[in-house]
Amino acid sequence: MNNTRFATALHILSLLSKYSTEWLSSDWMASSINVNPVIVRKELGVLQENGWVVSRKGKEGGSRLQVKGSEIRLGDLYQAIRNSDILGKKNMNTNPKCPVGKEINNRLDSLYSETDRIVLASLNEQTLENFVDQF
Amino acid sequence: MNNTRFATALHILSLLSKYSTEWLSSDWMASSINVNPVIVRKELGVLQENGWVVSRKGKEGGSRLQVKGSEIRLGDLYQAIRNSDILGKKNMNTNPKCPVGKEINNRLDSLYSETDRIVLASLNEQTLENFVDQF
DNA sequence: TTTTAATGTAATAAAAATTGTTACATTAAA
DNA sequence: TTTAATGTAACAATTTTTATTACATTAAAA
Repeated sequence: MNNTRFATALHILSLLSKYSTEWLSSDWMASSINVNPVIVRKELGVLQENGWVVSRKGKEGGSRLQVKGSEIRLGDLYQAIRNSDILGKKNMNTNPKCPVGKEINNRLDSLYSETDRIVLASLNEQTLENFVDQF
Repeated sequence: MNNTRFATALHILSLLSKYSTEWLSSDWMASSINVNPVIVRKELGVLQENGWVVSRKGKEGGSRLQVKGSEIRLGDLYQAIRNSDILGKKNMNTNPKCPVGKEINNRLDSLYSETDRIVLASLNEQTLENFVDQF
């Protein structure tokens, strides 16, 4: 994760949680995050796919939470947003003629997936509600 | 970490561990990893700074481990190699006029550092020796 | 019915991060 | 003296990330 997607998604969810009675526009959320509105709409798409958010088009449109903050676990959010393993990428094309090159990716696989597992478990101890309560 | 640095560094260390009686050249290691030799030499620089590896110049030069594999903890390796938080980057310049924009980075700080702490602790349960023994 | 203001999304551009390459000074063994 | 290694700077290429533009679609309000 050398990107801002988790921070952006959690920012969006925090806004929706704090102003849960209103339909918030992507432009308005974008100005709180200070990021392009299209980025917000793309991230909202992911949040919708996971059933956390609902959006509606047209005048007076916008987005709001579909479920309670206590039902959105931060590990699930991370899972939805991530695009690489925590420990990074592996070198593909390592040399199969070398005993280490031949086997290392198998060994890295278990190390990488165990690390991912631990992070997800840790994040899942917190929900959006917990997070927003800290404000 | 959307890069291959951890995988590359651990590959290098695994080679040095497996062939611990020899001085391995960066060219040779590069051909096992299938990566440019200059990348290997740069990463070796980091490993040297941490006292794990020693290199020598000149004909018959190369690199080898400076300490036993059991003394190199994978969390320390990750710490030496990483260049961003596990959960990614934060949005700088969030809007201070918005209560969420104003406070979110403080909240993210603790979530991010706690996640980092957990990963380091988990990785530190393994050493280079443990890792190489799996081969 | 028209105007207004929102989402959704594709296409593209720009910026940032990562990886690769070239070149060469330095070093030390053969 | 030759050979073969590291160290490193400078630069190029590639990949990833973020931003932007454009516009079709939608729906409330005037």
